[in-house]
Amino acid sequence: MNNYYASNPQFYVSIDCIIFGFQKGELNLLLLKRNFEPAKGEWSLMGGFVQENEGLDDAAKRVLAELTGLNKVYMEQVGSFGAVHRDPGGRVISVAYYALINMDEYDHELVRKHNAYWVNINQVPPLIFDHTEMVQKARSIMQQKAATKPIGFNLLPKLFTLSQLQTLYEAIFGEALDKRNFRKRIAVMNFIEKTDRIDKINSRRGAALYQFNENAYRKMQKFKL
Amino acid sequence: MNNYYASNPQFYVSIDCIIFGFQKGELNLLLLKRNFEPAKGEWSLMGGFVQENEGLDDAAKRVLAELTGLNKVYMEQVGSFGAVHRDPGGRVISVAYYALINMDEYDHELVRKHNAYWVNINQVPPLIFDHTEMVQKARSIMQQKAATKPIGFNLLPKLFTLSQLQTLYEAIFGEALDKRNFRKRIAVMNFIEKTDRIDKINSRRGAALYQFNENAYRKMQKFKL
DNA sequence: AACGATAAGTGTTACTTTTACACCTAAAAT
DNA sequence: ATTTTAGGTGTAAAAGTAACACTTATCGTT
Repeated sequence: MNNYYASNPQFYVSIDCIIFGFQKGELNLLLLKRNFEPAKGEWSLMGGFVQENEGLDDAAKRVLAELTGLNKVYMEQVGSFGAVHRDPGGRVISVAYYALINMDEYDHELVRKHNAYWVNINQVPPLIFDHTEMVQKARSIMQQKAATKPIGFNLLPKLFTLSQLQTLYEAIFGEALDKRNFRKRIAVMNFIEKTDRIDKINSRRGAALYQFNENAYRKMQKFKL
Repeated sequence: MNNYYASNPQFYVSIDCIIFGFQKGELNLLLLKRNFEPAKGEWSLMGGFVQENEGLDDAAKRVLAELTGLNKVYMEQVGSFGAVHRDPGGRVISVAYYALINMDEYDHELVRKHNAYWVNINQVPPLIFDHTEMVQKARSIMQQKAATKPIGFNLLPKLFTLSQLQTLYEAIFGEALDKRNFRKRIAVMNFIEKTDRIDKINSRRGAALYQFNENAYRKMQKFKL
């Protein structure tokens, strides 16, 4: 350590995770009904403190894994929240991250232990501190990103039907989409590939299953520049 | 203070400012040629440490004012940078903000004292730490924002010609724009008002001076929703 | 006084993208 | 055999975007 900075104060720095999941046509958040202090009994985001040996992104991944058991999850920084009295229990600067997870794959036991529940994005209860503001900003940034980058696939199983995909985007943007126009747009994206597999669960007739080909997407991106 | 958090480490938290200015058709950044340690002699962004009694946004405004003497400046958070060894002199988590200032109005004496210089955005020298990354992210976010919100006016004098405005947007987006199409788009925005004043400095013929009417913009925004 | 130089100002057409819209099909359940 | 349910498909109008060239006003020069 050097002495250039020693005259300045230090702060607790925390991470808060806005965890998105999608299932049965609904976009959800994974929220804690806190069974620990402070603010025990209230709803909050999953959080944790940044440690000495980890960067912010590392800390976010760790905090997410503590609740869900998942690694290699799509996460993006939402922003930092540092109002002096945002946490009435002390000065804490928090960095918010959102995560997109596949609801078929997380660790239910860990979630149960943390007393966490999936809540529809449109029915989020009042949250502690500035967590509601974090959720709003996260949703807005995620919408923005989803409009221009193929991040939605992180919320779906590897194989999905076009109806699922459409319902997902309707949930993300909060508005109905025209089926034919939607499918026209998808058809043009050659990184969304039809497989020879058929989904027989969601309809009598059966629907073609598709997959996202990330390599194909990367190549296409290069071409565009 | 309570004791819930006491087992966690604390960090220095700093602010770094990406300060944009526009003059004579060029988009510039205000950078420090550091005349102090650490990294004396190298180029960096203007920075400072967050203090106990101020929020992040407050700290950003203070740091900007220390260099430019300006208050009430348009600033937006770019993101937080917290890699463990980003600052070789110690663990510092930095929150980057960009600012848009009018180059006619800052305090030259303060800037001189800090040994700061305006540098064209396309000729930024190598910067210390992760400051180059901060600049890139700031530029990208600023472009994004400028494409959808009227933030460009913060870089111009109150009265400006359409040519100045076009040159500004060309500098922001890094590409030439068609004069007639540009003016057509401006004509539709009734919050960009023609005044009865004429600029005689930049052309023999003289050009109509325009102004941004923020109230008119606000009203229009409401209508759109 | 004519001329040259400079930036200001001004409309139309082709092209691309987006939106609106309705019926038939395949399979399972009754 | 009939009903039910979600899957799947094309066209035309409308809106938005992009391409493009000449005239005008004024100053400085000859």
